[in-house]
Amino acid sequence: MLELAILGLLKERAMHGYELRKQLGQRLGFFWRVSFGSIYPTLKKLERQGLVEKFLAEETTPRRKQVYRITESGEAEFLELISEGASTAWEEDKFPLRLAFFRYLRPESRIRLLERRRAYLEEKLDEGRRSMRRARRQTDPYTLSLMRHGMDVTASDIAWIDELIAAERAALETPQGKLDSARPEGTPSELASDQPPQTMPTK
Amino acid sequence: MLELAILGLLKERAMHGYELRKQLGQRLGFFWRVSFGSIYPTLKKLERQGLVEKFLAEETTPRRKQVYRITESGEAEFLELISEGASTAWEEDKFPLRLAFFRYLRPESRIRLLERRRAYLEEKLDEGRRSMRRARRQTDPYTLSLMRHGMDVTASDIAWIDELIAAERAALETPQGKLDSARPEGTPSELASDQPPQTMPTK
DNA sequence: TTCGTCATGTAATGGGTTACATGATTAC
DNA sequence: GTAATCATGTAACCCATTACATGACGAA
Repeated sequence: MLELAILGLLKERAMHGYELRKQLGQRLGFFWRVSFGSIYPTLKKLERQGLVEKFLAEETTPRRKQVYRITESGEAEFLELISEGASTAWEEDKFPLRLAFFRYLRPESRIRLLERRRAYLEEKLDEGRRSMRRARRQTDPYTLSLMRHGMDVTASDIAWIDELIAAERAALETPQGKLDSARPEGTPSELASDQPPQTMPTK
Repeated sequence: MLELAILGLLKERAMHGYELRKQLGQRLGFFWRVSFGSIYPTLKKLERQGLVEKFLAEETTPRRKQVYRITESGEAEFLELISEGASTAWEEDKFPLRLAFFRYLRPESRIRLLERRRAYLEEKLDEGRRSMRRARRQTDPYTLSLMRHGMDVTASDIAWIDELIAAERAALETPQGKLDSARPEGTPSELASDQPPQTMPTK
């Protein structure tokens, strides 16, 4: 998880550990918070694996900063992690991280991931419905309320995913979308740079 | 976390490990799934600490089941865990577990916990708003959509908590509610047994 | 008799956290 | 000069997971 996040950030530009954490806090802090105690060991691990490397910009680095940049095998690993990863990784917390780096994927891959996520949520919702029917009477009202709210949230997650899928499909129809699909995976989409496209759900 | 769950289930009745996991799956499976690899070691740890003890009902136990029941210090620990716990435990995943055992708390304690949770969510939402204002322009549309949706979900969490608080306050006004407040903490409320009270939000 | 499920357990591993230690640089 | 924040790192721990091993029992 942290590995994906670090590789994703380093794709943008070289950074040192402290800055990585700051960026992570700013972008994903709403969902996830990492501590320094994780960031430095992970960075070293990635370096041992050859996925990142030290990159000391002599003029930009007045202090003893350890600036890292992503390597080519790091780029490959990033794509592997975001699109496949551990097969069990479709649950909850890991998805936001993937989405945060969606701009590096081709629309087709995005749609594939979104639909996989959707299927997971739908299954979860179904399981909830089943256990509601089963438990209704002998369950206390707090647990029931909890389950109902959980299901509401999941339903709204699904609706949101549907909007994202629709936006991707719409983008595929436009000339830009077709160009976008032609670009190699791993390079950012123009759609995803500065101005959000009109088709992206604002809610 | 698992400790609270096990103690909470054992408050209801004595159970063995396998059954504990089944119950957990049925009641909280929507939010949380535990594996056997966690349950048995935790059970042994709780036994070492004297919070649970073996209870072999000679007739009801044909096999080599290890049936455990909660002890008095286990009951005390349960109350400690659910109402205070690690001070940092107000985040996300731990709250549903607390709520699942709310029937063992007095209305005043419930309200206290709900308001603490509410404050946490409100703060989180505020942080989200701040980072939205800060980041708007230089953030890609996927991350923005993620943040918006996350904030929507948090807002709906708050609304739900508000309903629960209102229901508790309403219950405090009724004669039953006053009786309820008089009972010692740790015994189940009649409100919370079989029939949900009219005041519990159904949504 | 074989399959599913009940039932208990351990070892290795994962993926982080907290707490601590250290020190440089910047802003007031 | 002193406080904040920038910057890196390590050791100990936490709370779970996966994978594996073992075996009893009931139903087809």
